[in-house]
Amino acid sequence: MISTKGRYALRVMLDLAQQETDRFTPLDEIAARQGISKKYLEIILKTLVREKLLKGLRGKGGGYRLTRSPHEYTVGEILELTEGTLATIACLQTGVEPCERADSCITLPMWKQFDRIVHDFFYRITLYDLLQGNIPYMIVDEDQTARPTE
Amino acid sequence: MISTKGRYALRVMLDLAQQETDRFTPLDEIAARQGISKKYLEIILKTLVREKLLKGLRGKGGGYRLTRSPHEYTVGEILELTEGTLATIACLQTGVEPCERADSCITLPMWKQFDRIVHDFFYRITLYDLLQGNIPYMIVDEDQTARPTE
DNA sequence: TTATAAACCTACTTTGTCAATAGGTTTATT
DNA sequence: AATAAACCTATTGACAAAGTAGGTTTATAA
Repeated sequence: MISTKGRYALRVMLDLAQQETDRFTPLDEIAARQGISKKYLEIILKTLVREKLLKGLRGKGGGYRLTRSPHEYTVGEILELTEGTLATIACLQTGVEPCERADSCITLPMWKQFDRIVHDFFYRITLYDLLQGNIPYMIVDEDQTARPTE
Repeated sequence: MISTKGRYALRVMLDLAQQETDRFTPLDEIAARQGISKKYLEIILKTLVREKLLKGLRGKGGGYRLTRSPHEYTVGEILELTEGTLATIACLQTGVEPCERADSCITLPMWKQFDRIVHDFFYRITLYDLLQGNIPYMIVDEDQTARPTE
């Protein structure tokens, strides 16, 4: 379950991607446009600035802007940063000591596989893709044949 | 993020799938074998019984057993039942009034697509598959060609 | 028929996170 | 010097996840 944090972060990044690249857009403006609480957004943007996905400029005329061009951001990194992790299962989180049942765990391979699918999906989509409405995904047909769409 | 409820439910179902089919297995036994709090499991099993995925028998010599054979259960239905939903995004939950930004939401198609992938993944795996260590998944090659494994 | 083993039921607790709010401090511009 | 902005620290309310506690009903077996 992806929380508002990650979803809002994405929307802000997309919002900024649609602004003039050299201009700093104030938080007030983004919050108003996106209909999100200004104070809450502040918390989210702090993370994005700290991790250098955004540049913040203080003072009058200040605001936020992207530090790269839209095709250089993946949805995956944005979500992972703001959500803390993309891992769907506690035992697959990085830095967690391995479950002692891991060896005999009959479900673990499935969770690992799922995790990989999730990761691949989001890391293959860039902000630019979203702006273009171009989502690279897979279709699984009735006949169980998977193939990429184009 | 999938919670213990869903994960425990799956483990219990698999545990029962490995017992003799006509025997009723008491909760005590399952809990001990799986290393899960008996009282907590009780809550989870109640749902599974109510939804007819399990049959519960009271009294001495009672316990739980499957109502179908393992290949007739999908991981998806078990998770959806115990987790409440498999939807990863609030606005995609069934019974939720559509977001008013839906029309202009640039991220919605991505979430919808993701939702479908999640759904497909879990509904294509049966308990029998797990017992066999047979997880039907997709590989996405370096060359971006998706194909099913076999 | 009585002891026992089991599911079933209601209620509570603890802990933590999400989402948001409040108010102040620093920095740059005009 | 006034103003507009990011930045910082702390707090709150609501809710859910995870688990606990103790009692009630039902079937089996002695």
